[in-house]
Amino acid sequence: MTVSTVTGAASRTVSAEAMCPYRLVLEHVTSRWGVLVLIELLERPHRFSELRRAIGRVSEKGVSEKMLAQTLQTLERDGLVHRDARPVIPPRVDYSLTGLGREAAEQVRTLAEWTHRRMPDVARARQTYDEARTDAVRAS
Amino acid sequence: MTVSTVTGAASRTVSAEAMCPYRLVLEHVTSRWGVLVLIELLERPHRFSELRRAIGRVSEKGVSEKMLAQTLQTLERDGLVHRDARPVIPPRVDYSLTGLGREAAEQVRTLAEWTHRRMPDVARARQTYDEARTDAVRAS
DNA sequence: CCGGATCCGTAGAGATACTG
DNA sequence: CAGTATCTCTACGGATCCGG
Repeated sequence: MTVSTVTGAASRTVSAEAMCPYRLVLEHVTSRWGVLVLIELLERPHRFSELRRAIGRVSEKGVSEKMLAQTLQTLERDGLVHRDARPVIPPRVDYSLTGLGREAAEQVRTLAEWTHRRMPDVARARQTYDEARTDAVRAS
Repeated sequence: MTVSTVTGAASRTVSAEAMCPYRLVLEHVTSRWGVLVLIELLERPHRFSELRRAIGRVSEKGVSEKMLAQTLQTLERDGLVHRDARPVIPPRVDYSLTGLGREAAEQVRTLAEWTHRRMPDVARARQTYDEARTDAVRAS
């Protein structure tokens, strides 16, 4: 077995984690799919495919199975997500937040809500920026 | 001129932004270098190279000039960062947070501090996870 | 059938070298 | 010093396979 991502990280980070441990966790939490997974799990526990669909609902062209699995593994390893694999057929795996994960998820959700709330301001800023940029090009 | 990143994004996002605008802003804010830039600028305004050095101090193997420029342009376009380019020789450009940027940066910093604080818990969780994983392999 | 693991192709992140 | 052009390489998605 190779487990390029999770275990691979475990061995590579023998040096990488040593230099700046918390930055990596921060990157996991703020990663593209990590953010969405945490927010979604804050609502309620989800099964794998449930999570995939839920994220696809928000992210338009949702997460691939591969990336979802990878993200979940990383978050599980960091102790933010709990994985409950029931040995039944068809297999059923439930994901939920740990106490630690809930703390992180709440912060992330707060940030997401802020972003959503401030969106109009951002849109205005962009328009101004783009117009200035366009004028500059026209002037040349 | 192409301006592959900033202006390129402006045209590509005619469709991309239309589907889910705020997710993109969230990604800018939580992006690898975006996080560090915001936190660093929360301290005080920085010049380009100052910023680069400051981030290199935290991130071990810091940000490349290209990525820093790109990140700053994105954040400027979103109205989070203010760019003050003084027409002198040698060129001097100061970056600072806007009001909007300060709000975002404070949230990001809070999250970063939380991560730092909870690092021991994460480390323990990882150890448990890795050991379980190792045992599973040994059993096979 | 579901939850992944693996292999491979591509686009975008990233470093390096160059310019004003 | 600040920023761009060019090249490299990794992260991500898609298809396929597998074990339960």
